Amino acid sequence: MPRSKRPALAPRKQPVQARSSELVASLLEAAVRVLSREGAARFTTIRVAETAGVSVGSLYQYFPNKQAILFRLQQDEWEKTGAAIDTLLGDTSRAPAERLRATMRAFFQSECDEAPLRLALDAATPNYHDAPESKAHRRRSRSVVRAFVAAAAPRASPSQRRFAADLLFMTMTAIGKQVSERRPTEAEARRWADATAAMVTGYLAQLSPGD
Amino acid sequence: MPRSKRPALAPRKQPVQARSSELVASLLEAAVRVLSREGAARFTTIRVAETAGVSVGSLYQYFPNKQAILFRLQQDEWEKTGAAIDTLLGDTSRAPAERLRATMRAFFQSECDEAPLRLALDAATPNYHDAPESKAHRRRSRSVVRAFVAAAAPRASPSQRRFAADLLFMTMTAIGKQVSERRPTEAEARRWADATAAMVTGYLAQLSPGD
DNA sequence: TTAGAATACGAATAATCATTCGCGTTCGGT
DNA sequence: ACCGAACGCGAATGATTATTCGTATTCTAA
Repeated sequence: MPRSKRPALAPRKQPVQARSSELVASLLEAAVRVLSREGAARFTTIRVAETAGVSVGSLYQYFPNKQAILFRLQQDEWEKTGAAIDTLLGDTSRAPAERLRATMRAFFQSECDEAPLRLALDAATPNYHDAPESKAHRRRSRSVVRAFVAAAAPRASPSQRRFAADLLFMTMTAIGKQVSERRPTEAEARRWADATAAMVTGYLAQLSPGD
Repeated sequence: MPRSKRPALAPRKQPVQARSSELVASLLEAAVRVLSREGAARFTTIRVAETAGVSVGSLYQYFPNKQAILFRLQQDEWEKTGAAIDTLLGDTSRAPAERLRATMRAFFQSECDEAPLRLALDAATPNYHDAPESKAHRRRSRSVVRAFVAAAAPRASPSQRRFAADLLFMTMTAIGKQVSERRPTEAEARRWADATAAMVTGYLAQLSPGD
């Protein structure tokens, strides 16, 4: 049974004065620290407020509930990966295979750098897969990914390319997450990234006209 | 800071009489039901006991704590996927590409059939990646996967093959999980499985002597 | 300077949970 | 039939948590 109404995630009140903007900023910073250092289970409104050097009451002035803090953090992560895809995968001055490899490397590296945060965020957040913000995030990257697939597999049908674009995105995020759970060294992460890029490149190379 | 001692996961007491064996069985069945229907957040010892038609006290006779129930469920899942890999990927009477496709299809299908359970289990359990039981599970499948890679990429070096075996396992589990989160139809799941198999097959085909 | 808006506070509230323990019941062997 | 062990029970305990709200403090504009 899905919840009939999704709980409020929008800020309760907008910071007006400078001190409250700083308060919100330090709250978010503290939330990241608590999540990475203590994990999802110990992510508590009081702990976040204490870490920020602020009282719980102040926290609730600007966030309607605990979920809203997590959601905000998740949005920031989406923003980051979206930007990386735009600049690396969309860099048409380089050959497709090279672009894909660079994107995978950057994505896996960033995933591993922030592994504690991202893992805890995954554990703490419900499935935001259907949230409009999540869809918007995927939509944003879609055009870049599709343009990339068109360049890498020009002979494939549009339908094949649409699917391949989804597959590329899914493969990157899925394997990236799994790799980060292993806490690999930088060199290992690069090896996984290169192998993942090779798999996708191999798949794209197989595509030919016909559905 | 990692926990210095990992909490007890072994049963507190072994069922001796028939009635207590049935009690444990109905407790596990109830745990699956609660996890799939209510989700990880509402997975509660009292709810599990109630669903099993049993008191909390009885639950604690056979499980030292809540985690132990989840761990037991996780082990059952590991057992299932291990068996599937053995029979499908290890079936040397069929061509490698076909074997891989069959394995992916079965894995993705089962992942999607039990999606609520597996997702909730993921959300509820800590990272058992370093638990000896988890390592044993991977070790068990390793030989079959390596034999498969040897058959599919005979010209690759042993080192390449070891890595490729890890990559195959990781790709299957990572993408399988991500696909199941989308709650796809059976046909969609099959399409993702085939595409994933094609990616891996393409990667294996690229392997040649040299590191 | 000052009123009132904005901000900050944190003890109090209400709810939920994991786990325990003392007691009554049932079983299996003799 | 009988006894000790195994089993089953569930109210009570102790701890943690999200969220509220009445009050105190600080800012800003006039």
